[in-house]
Amino acid sequence: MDPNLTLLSQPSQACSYLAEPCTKGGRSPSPREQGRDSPFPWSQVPSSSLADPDWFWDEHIQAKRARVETIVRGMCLSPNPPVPGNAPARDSPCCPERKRKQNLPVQQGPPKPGPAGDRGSRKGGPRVREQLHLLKQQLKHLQEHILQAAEPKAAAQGPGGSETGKGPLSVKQRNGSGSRAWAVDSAHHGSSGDPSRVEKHRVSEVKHQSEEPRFLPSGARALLEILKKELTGAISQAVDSVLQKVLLDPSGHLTHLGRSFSGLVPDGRSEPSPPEGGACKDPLPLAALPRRAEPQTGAPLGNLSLAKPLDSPRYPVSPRMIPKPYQGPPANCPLTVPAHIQEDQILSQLLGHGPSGHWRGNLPQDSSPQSHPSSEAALRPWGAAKLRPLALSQQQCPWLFTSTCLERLPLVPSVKMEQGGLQAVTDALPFSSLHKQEGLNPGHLKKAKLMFFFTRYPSSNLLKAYFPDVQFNRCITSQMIKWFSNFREFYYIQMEKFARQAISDGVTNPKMLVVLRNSQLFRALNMHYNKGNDFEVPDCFLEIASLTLQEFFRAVSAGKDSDPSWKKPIYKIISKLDSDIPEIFKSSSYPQELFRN
DNA sequence: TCTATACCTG
DNA sequence: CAGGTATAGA
Repeated sequence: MDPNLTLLSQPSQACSYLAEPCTKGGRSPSPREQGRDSPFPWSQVPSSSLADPDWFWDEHIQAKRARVETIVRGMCLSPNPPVPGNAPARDSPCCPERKRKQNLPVQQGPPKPGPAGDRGSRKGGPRVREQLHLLKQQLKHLQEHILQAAEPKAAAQGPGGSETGKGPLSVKQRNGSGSRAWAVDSAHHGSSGDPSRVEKHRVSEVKHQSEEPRFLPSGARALLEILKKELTGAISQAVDSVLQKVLLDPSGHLTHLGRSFSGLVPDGRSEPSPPEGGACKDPLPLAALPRRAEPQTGAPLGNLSLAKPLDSPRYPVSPRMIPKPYQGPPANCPLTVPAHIQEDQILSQLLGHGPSGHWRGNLPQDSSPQSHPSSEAALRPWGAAKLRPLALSQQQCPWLFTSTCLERLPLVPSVKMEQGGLQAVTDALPFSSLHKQEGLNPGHLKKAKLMFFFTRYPSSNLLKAYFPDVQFNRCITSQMIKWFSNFREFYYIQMEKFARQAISDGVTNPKMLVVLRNSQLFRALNMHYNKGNDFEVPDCFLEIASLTLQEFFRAVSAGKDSDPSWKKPIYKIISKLDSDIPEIFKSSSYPQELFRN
């Protein structure tokens, strides 16, 4: 019966959505991969070198020079030439099994280039000095390189360079990282200039740092350290910037997420917040008000669109202020948020701020954007709460409204009323300029339902008379006619149902069938047309209901229901029993006074 | 034929 | 509650 129940079953899919980036972030495979490739090349060199005696030195002195020259030459030609040649040889020889083991899982085509010195690695001994020499040379070139490539900043980086200054740069860093990456790489074990690779090696370097110092001059060591740090910074910067880009692009909520992650997103542009854009489209100036309140909550609008289901719990909303329907709308709005949904969400925001709780009374109007031929679209998401007029709130939660009677707002369908401040706007606007809106809103529906207590077969003219704020056209008229048709349908179904029940219960005298206010039938009807029980059902309706019930009872008792059109006579009778509708219903506003009587 | 409404369905 | 269909009356 209660359409709202369906709203409760909305799962929040935002969770998974949000979770995705998290997994991505945590996925970083680097740690393992890093440990895989690098260890060998490095551990291998020193160990073998130490084992070998010096006599090797003379023999290889020439070769060493030649190699150094080659390397230096290569360095001048390209960013990462010298090493690659050596690397492969290094890796392969030593413990192929281990290598395979570790590489198997990842196993990328090109074997990780190891440090320099293929055949040399086997011989060992002289390689140590040779390498030292090599490194010196490379470092020198590196310095030059950096000085040239890294512009002003490079100067500082040089020999005692500071690895500071990470913050500001993006372009600079890029250049710097490029050259630095190459530098470090070549210095140790060489590889392509690919930053990611460098990153891998970097970790491995740290592992073997304890060994390095023994073979490197202090100056070189310092430089290495600097380079490492710079590289680290540069890489992390690059990663961050890429991440940032990726996270920024899709949409606002992702941005938000990214920010919480890295904390690097500049505040200035970090808040594209699509929902705002949507809200801006809202023709009603009133929409601006709720938005202004956002910052105060500390809940960016960006959250609303996507993460509402998740975030809402965090909002300090007092229990009484949490309307059921809330659980519905949020789940609907991943990225593209329909206008009316956004409004709902904006309203939801207000819950946290609202001075009193008057929004409840206003909701019926608020929720429906003006031109909604099928007001249901706007209606449904709101469910019961939206249809719950002030009177109900008073009855059920009297403590909510200390000054309700004074504050009762005219339910002007065309006006979106938010908090008190908006009421002023509402009041200031002459009704004439706002009414005659095209489309029916929940308030209209509610009113129609109440009117049903007086008239079951309203003419279009009657409807026009009682809905002065509606710009009637063929569509609107038929829609409203359809409403009453649906009302009747439900009404007659109930009548037939209870008439049959009475018969089965052994009732013989139709006069015994009277619809009382405490009867089951009445409750059913009241629930349907007067949900919330904020309107006192007129006695005349009870009489009509009783009569209808009796007619159904007689017809069914007489077995007339075998006739396909057996209900028609009943309809005819009932159609003549429409009562006059109180004048108050003609008020375009939704007179709260109605509910008092 | 057109309109209004009942009936059925989603 | 709305959309579609069937049907009765004008």
